[in-house]
Amino acid sequence: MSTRTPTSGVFDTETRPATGPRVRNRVEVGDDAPVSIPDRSTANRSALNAPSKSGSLGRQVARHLRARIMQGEVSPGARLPSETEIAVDYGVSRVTVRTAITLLESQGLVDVRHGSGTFVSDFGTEIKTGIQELRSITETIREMGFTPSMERHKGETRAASEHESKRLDLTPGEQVLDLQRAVYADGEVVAYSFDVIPTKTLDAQMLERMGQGSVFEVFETIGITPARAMAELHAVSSQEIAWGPQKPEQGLFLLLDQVHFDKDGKPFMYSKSYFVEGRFQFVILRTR
Amino acid sequence: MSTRTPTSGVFDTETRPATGPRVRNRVEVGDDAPVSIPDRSTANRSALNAPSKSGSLGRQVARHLRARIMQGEVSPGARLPSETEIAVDYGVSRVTVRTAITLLESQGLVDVRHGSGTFVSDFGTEIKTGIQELRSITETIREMGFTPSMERHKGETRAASEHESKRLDLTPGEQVLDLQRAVYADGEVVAYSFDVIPTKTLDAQMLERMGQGSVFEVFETIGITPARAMAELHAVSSQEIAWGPQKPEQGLFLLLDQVHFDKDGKPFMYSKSYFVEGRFQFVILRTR
DNA sequence: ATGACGTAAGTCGTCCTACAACTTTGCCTA
DNA sequence: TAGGCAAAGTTGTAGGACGACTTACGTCAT
Repeated sequence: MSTRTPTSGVFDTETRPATGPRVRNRVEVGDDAPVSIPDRSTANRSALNAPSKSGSLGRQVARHLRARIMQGEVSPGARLPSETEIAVDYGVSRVTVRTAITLLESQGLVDVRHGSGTFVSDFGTEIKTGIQELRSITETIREMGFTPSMERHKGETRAASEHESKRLDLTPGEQVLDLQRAVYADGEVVAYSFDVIPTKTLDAQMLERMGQGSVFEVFETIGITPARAMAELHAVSSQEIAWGPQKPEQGLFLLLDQVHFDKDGKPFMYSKSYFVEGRFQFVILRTR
Repeated sequence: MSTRTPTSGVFDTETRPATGPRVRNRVEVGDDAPVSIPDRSTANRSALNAPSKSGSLGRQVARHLRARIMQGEVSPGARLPSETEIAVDYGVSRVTVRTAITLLESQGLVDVRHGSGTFVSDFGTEIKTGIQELRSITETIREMGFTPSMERHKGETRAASEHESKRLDLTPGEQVLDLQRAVYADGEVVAYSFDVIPTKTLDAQMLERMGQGSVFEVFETIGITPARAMAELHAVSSQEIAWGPQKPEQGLFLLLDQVHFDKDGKPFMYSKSYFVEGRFQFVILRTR
């Protein structure tokens, strides 16, 4: 469609002074072309297209900025360009940039200081494992630099238990797909995943595909987009959970017990993920 | 100072239609006083003073709205007044209200729908236990409707361990206050707290007060405001942690291993909080 | 009577302009 | 040399305007 500008070297913060006045007492000199639009204007406008077209413009900008920061385009502690500069850069209004930055700030990724600028948080970038953002386990593992894989242990259809019916808002006795899988990172077991999915909206072909790759990808194809998950955390010590040759001896797990909802607030999956203690680092950035 | 308006009954969403036009085909009739400012204008303006005066105006409004929602002033699923109405109500601009609502949305408390309105999230109010927001344990317990109390088990000064020095960015061998306490909710033990605080910036009197009430309150008095915490989650099974008559038999805990930072990014406390599994519910709202 | 359609009002999303509040730099002065 | 002051840059707030989307409701054809 349009030329996709590579995202390297657009933040040129490193070469500029951190803040303060630029010239001051050599005003009349024409070393700084006055009113004309800078050369690189709207450089990133075209970048807001491919997978980031969903959501409001502010969210799109936030996602794009987030990716660039994660990618290390601005080092932690360094200052971002001013809101005005970013606005010009993306071809949007400053208001839009502000909503984007507010989002990033609430995620703890950046640090806004009145009168001074917006800075990349010192931690921020290292929280790729953060829980509060909704991602699939495989996605998270991949972002951590490992190669994810899965092994299906069980995949059968059965009636939902009472507990599951309540969580998934089902009529009692409704059919669900019971999926039990081991999750690997670079060949080492990191979690045991128990997913329960109502079969009501699924055909036979879907059921088969659920067992293979990422469950979420299958959901995407039928128009179900995960929007939220309500998760509970528990410590569990049990020998009944794991299986296989890599079964951990001590039987100690961190349980993420969660119900997934789509954008309309309808629950579509209930899953219990038992993370083997010590093999998966959960990090939370808590803010006020 | 100024009269503090009680916060009851300001959201009158229940008595209005959920959305859509109000009158439509009886336009000329004067049943809706046209341009004059509504009677209850700036009703909540004065409410933005007491403990919520810190931070930007947008954050103050966000805090106040949050409190009102938590308090049940709007039931889950119900619509909030329009941004314009809230702006008039608080006597601030719509921009400010929007930043406030953006914050609440990022916390999962409300749900903004373009063209329709802002709605209180269905979960929302029950996430009083959320981890991502930084609060003291006692504060959280109080918000859950229980009465918190603490019992000091140990409180002595010693040299920091290597691990602690690294976390707190100290010079090796520096003195720290080692605080070990049991946390109660309505007389039942819910957690065992191990806090390590550098004594460098504290005098003897402070040290004594640290043992009593909330550690954070003492920090506030010396100008240290907690801004962030970097937390790790672990499942722990051990008999070495708890003490006293209520010591849990199974010895299973959820460990929140965290370093606290002030607004300048300086670490000022390292704490390990062992929550007795089953007695404290951790809820996380995960969003995209 | 019933259903499809269009329309208008309400609401959030974005833009523009302007100014206030705050921070930092660097010069000027005592 | 130390201190203060002014200017420029940056984020925070305000007000007005319009676009985009959603919903209720009246209208019209069936």
